[in-house]
Parts: sequence; structure tokens; C-alpha cells
Amino acid sequence: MGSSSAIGEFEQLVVLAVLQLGREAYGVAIRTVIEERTDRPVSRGAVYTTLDRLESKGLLSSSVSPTTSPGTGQARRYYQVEPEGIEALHEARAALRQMWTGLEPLLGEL
Amino acid sequence: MGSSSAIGEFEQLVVLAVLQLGREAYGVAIRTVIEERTDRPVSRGAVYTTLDRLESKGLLSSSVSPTTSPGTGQARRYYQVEPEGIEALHEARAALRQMWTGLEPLLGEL
DNA sequence: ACCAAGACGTATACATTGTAGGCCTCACCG
DNA sequence: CGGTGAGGCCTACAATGTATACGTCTTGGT
Repeated sequence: MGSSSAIGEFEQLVVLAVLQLGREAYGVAIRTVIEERTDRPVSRGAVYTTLDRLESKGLLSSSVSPTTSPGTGQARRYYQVEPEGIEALHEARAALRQMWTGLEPLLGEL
Repeated sequence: MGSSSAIGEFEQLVVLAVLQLGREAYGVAIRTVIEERTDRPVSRGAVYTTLDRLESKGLLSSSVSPTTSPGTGQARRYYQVEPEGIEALHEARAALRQMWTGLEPLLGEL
């Protein structure tokens, strides 16, 4: 899409959720965080599909949990944010920030 | 997409550009603002297509210039941001802000 | 008057993302 | 050993992102 490593709207949310969760970042938890923080419904499929794409783009990496803690069903796949992921977030944010600059009087504080 | 009026990444940039330009918001100018502020190339087609979609979603409205100032070729189509557009911007921003909250130590200041 | 050139907009097409739903596996419990 | 809950994967389709090509004015030569 963009020049280097572009990232979409929902993709950003997913990467941020992974950061928020630290070592507890797996599908279901990621979904929950996004739903709670953005207060909008997110389907399971949406999350997994996006995680897949982000991984194949190199923004995230994953590994299946070796441990099977009690109460946990199928083995979890944990995600981690790669440096490219961090960079993509910064780029997206910089672009938005630039575009917002000067509009505070019209739209409220940054 | 989202609950009410969702908006994509590039769409946000376009709406913001229209706000930045005020009454001088027409295709070519919008493209220029985005390229300058985000420092990334944008094709003409990308802008017009997006403007079209935003208008049909009701986030923007437009009207062809009655005046034909000298040096201007074909009549310009000027855009304006509708209340729904402003709202969509705020929603998108709120979501991102929520997701970023708490990550400053990891990623730098907001 | 004619035509090339520049400023703009429109049409079309295709790639990437967004999003939902269904289906499958595993572990635990009655 | 069948049900149930936690989790993950696959498929399909809609929406967005993005580029190229093409049409329309208007002006400036000549």
C-alpha cells in the first residue's frame, strides 16, 4: 500500500492490543481488549485473519504455547510485535498527527 | 464496517485535508496537502475515488465552482466536511487514543 | 481560428484490508 | 464417552486503497 510498511486501521488496533497484553497476547484476549477499549464489536474471525496477515507482513511473530494451563482448551498461539510493527505504528501516527496539526480550534484538543 | 459511521485510514487523511484547506478544498489541492504533510506519494485517482466514496457516505458534500478564475482549467469541485465527517474523525481518534493509552513508556510520548 | 499544453475531474480496474461465520481440535467434567 | 467451553483456522465476500488511462476546459501561442 504505502511507501514502506503500511498498515490499516484495524491492523493498528491489533498491533496495539498485542503490545497492551505483553506476554498474554493471544487471539481471544486480543479481541477482548479491542472490544473493551474501543467499545465496538469485533468478530473472532476478524482478529485471526488480521493476525495472520500481520505476521506474514513481518510486523508480528507468533508461537504456540508449550504450556497447557488448566482451564485452557486448545493450545494458545501467542503473538509478539516485531520492530517493523513498532515502526509501522509510528509512521501511521506521525501521518495522522501531521494532518491534525492546526485543527485544534476546529475540532478540539489533540 | 464499524458500529455507526466507520472511516478508513486514507479516508481520514482526506477529510482532514479538506478541513485544512477550508474553502480551497478541491482535488488537486487536497492531494498536495496530503503529500506534503505525510511525505508520501498519493496518486490523483486515489484522491478522487476516495472523495467520491466519502460523499456518498455523507461525510463530505461538494459543489462545482461557479467561478472560473484565470489560470484554472476545468471547473473545480469543492468539498466540505459534513457533521457526520467530523464525528467519524472523532470516533476514529478516540479508538486509537484508547488503544495507545498506557503504552507511552514503550513507544514514546503521545 | 487552430492546436498544443496545463489544470482538473471522471471512469475503470485490481490489490489490500476489513469482517463475519462456520468448522475443527483439545482438555475437562459428569 | 458425550457435552461444553476455550481457542484457533478456513473461506468467502464487502469495503477501502491506489493506479492508470481518458475526457474536458481554458489559455497561450502562431
